[in-house]
Amino acid sequence: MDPHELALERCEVTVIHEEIVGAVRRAMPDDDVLLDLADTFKLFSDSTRLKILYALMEAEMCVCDISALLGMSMSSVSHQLRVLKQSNLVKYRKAGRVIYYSLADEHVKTICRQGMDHVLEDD
Amino acid sequence: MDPHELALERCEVTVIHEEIVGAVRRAMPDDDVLLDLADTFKLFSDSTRLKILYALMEAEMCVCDISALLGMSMSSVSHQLRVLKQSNLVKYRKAGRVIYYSLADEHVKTICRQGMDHVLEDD
DNA sequence: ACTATATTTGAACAATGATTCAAGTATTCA
DNA sequence: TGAATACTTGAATCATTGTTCAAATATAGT
Repeated sequence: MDPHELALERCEVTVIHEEIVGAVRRAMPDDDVLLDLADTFKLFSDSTRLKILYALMEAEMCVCDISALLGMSMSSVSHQLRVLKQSNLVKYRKAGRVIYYSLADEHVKTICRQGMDHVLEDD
Repeated sequence: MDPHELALERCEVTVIHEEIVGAVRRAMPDDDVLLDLADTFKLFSDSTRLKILYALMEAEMCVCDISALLGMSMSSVSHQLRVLKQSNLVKYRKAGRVIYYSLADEHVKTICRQGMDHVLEDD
């Protein structure tokens, strides 16, 4: 089997710079880490979730107030809060039938600020 | 028209804490800014794009080598490079028929590092 | 117990988006 | 000029995902 046929078996992918590809491959983070990282950024990639997070930076709020603030149904807000809750970005506290949500830690602010720096960049 | 009917017309949204909602609304960034921010995070929310960005942190690479590195078709890599190019996250340089891509600036690293901090957190 | 309110939940729906496939450029080399 | 290579592009496809709608919980007040 000649090298050309081997290349064909490899989905026709040809490598031009062997050494660079090898070096980069060794330096790359593991696949599962990058998948987790992608999932983390995915949490911040929806404007509804971002609005909720920015609101909670100001004060703890109940679902009712958040939905009034955003002009959205309580259902959709609740769905997104569930996502944020499952990812440990927000926490909650029950007071009677009202549930108050708040940011779980300072990490949210740090990540948002970093992205905001890029958005507000004038170039 | 009584207040209850008015509430119904407003999609049945009721506000529990008027003042808080008002204060938070005044502190919130504009909607279009948050939309831009969401779009920015969306760029980092796909593992293929993240892999490409992490690869380019190590070295400038051609499409061919990137697709070999990731084990993906050149077409899909090219599609994602177009997205990253349009968002000014990567730049390119032509050398004959080979096109070398590289990071546009340091911002990519900063944003990735911030997200990575959150992923690698042990809790 | 009954009603009203605050929130959650699951299924259905529509929109978005990543990958594939099959062309199409563009550039080099012979 | 013609063939080979590096890459791009557009349409089709399939999966993912945000919102809506209707119904279900849960708690409080009467």
